[in-house]
Amino acid sequence: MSAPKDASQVGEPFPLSTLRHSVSHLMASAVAKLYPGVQMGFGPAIEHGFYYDFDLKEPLTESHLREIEKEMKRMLKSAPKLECVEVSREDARVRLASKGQNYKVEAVDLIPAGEKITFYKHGDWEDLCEGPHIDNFGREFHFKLLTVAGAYWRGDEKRPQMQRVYGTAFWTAEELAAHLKWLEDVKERDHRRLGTDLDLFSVHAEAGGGFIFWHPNLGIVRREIEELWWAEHTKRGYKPVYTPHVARETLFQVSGHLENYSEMMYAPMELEEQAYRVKPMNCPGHIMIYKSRGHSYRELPLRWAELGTVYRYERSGVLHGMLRVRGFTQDDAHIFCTREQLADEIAGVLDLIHTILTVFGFEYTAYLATRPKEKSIGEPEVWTMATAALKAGAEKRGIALVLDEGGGAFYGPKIDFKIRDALGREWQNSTVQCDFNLPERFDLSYTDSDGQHKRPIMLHRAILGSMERFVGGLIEHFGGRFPLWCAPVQVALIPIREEHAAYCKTLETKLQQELFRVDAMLAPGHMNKKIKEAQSQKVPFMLIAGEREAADGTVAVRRRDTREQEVVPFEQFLELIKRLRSTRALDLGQPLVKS
RNA sequence: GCUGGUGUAGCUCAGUGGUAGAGCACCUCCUUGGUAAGGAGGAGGCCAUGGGUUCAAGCCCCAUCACCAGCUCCA
Repeated sequence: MSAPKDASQVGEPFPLSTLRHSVSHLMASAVAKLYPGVQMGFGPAIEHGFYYDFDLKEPLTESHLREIEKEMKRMLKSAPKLECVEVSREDARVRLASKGQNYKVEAVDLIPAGEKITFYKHGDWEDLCEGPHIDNFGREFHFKLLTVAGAYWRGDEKRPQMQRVYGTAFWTAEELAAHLKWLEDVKERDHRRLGTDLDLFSVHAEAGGGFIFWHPNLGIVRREIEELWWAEHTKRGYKPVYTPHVARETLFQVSGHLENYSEMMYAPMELEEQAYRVKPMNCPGHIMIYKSRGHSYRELPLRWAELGTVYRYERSGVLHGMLRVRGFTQDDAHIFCTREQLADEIAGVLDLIHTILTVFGFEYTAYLATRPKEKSIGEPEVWTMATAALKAGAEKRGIALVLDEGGGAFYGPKIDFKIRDALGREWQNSTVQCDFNLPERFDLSYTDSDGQHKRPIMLHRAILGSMERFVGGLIEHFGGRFPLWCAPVQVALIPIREEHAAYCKTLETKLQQELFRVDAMLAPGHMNKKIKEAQSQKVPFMLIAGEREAADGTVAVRRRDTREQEVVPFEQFLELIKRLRSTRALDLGQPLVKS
């Protein structure tokens, strides 16, 4: 499933974005008519539609949107033409000021000198706008106003806040309907809704916003992911470390977090006249371990991994389910290595990222972020060397890099990964970052073969980012239909009549012996209801057993995604799910019975 | 943090100043059913929290908390 493509033009000479921009003008003219005195902001086309910002005393609600839509449709009856008028800068100011359009007057000043200044008119409405627009509103098209929300004038939180109305438009009714359907699908997959429906997690006002309570069902998913994660790390020579959640404030003074990051940190706790802080990052802890003794070049690289829980203060308005929280567990690791080892280490990390993302069926794009123009630390040749190492590592692993010029951290270059989920949305999770700063601040060293003390380079990296954000995204990616290997319940057992419970019981025991997670639905009640229940809980396999199955040692298999049933020997089913589990298959396998 | 909205049973939601409702889920009993909801009965609410207005507040006012749509922010 992905967002409906905006490709179809139905023979129209204008791109869809042009239509949408024009519809935003139409909306503005309707708002101006309905609410005299309204001041206009900007009203561009955006990825899936358009918006327009209004400064309007009266707060707009859903019912206002319906009225604005009605007015827009009424205006369309006269099929107004859209006309472009070029004016002088001064003329533009006068025209807008005379209508009290103060924001638009300001917008005139934003237009670079020497550029044309144009107004677009339809009916008796005109608006400062560089265009382009469709030629007239007599063409067939379809639109809908969707939501209203606050937005700062020119995106600046120190400036006045306006009301932003979002809408979308398409050339055909079918495309509009498909888009609205897609929005519904997105809603259906919302991890917050599925979190309740599938009993996955909760947040509590009593506990405070931004703190996730993982229920047993999601605990299983997480533990399965963690087992995969540790297995892949162990294969690559990572060692587990565990570090405290609270440390003396002085540690974060040395690390520089207090200086650069304090508004994200929880306030200090005073104990015996010492200030302590909850950690916002794991790196200082790993550095303490490194510094606990001297190191030889023979030991490097050191690869230390920790599923480390950190706490960061996020402003209340930005919290969002599991995706933006105040306490989360990073799948963190730090690699301490020499300059010479850097390229190989990066290649190893990229391989690990590729391996793990692929298990979940994610495709990704990798961005190479280089030295920022402004604030940054470190010698130019170190930056050049590290950036080359990132490139070399990617090349070695066959990963194409998109250049993000100047997008690096102040302490070193990095590669960020954006994954694309089943809905076509992008998420940033994986990252590998070179750090020249912390080794310096903590005066890290190793003894080289020549007996000299040298500074190691530190690599920070995360594959999943945080368990919360990754799993939250994963719920939406799978729409709650987890692959067998990490599904909370893998097999539902449904007896046709109560007297078949004994047979189901023996199947349950066998499956549990093989470490499968089974829900034996043996309570009194009708079979059909249990099927519906298992289906709505998105259990991958249902085994339905009655007289015939009990007599033959078979099971009637029903998969989550189909209504078809296949009767096969239990052992054959067991083979299937063992294979699906051991390969961490994304699907539920081929039919068992050849038709 | 800002603007607007929302907060009533586990869930989805009715309820515009006068004795708290529905559907689903849950419990009990009946039903023995071959691939998506069998029937009947029952239980379940400090109407987010704290103040206020009123003879009377789920409903009106104020504050707080949380959530929702965005904005801003996000090493």
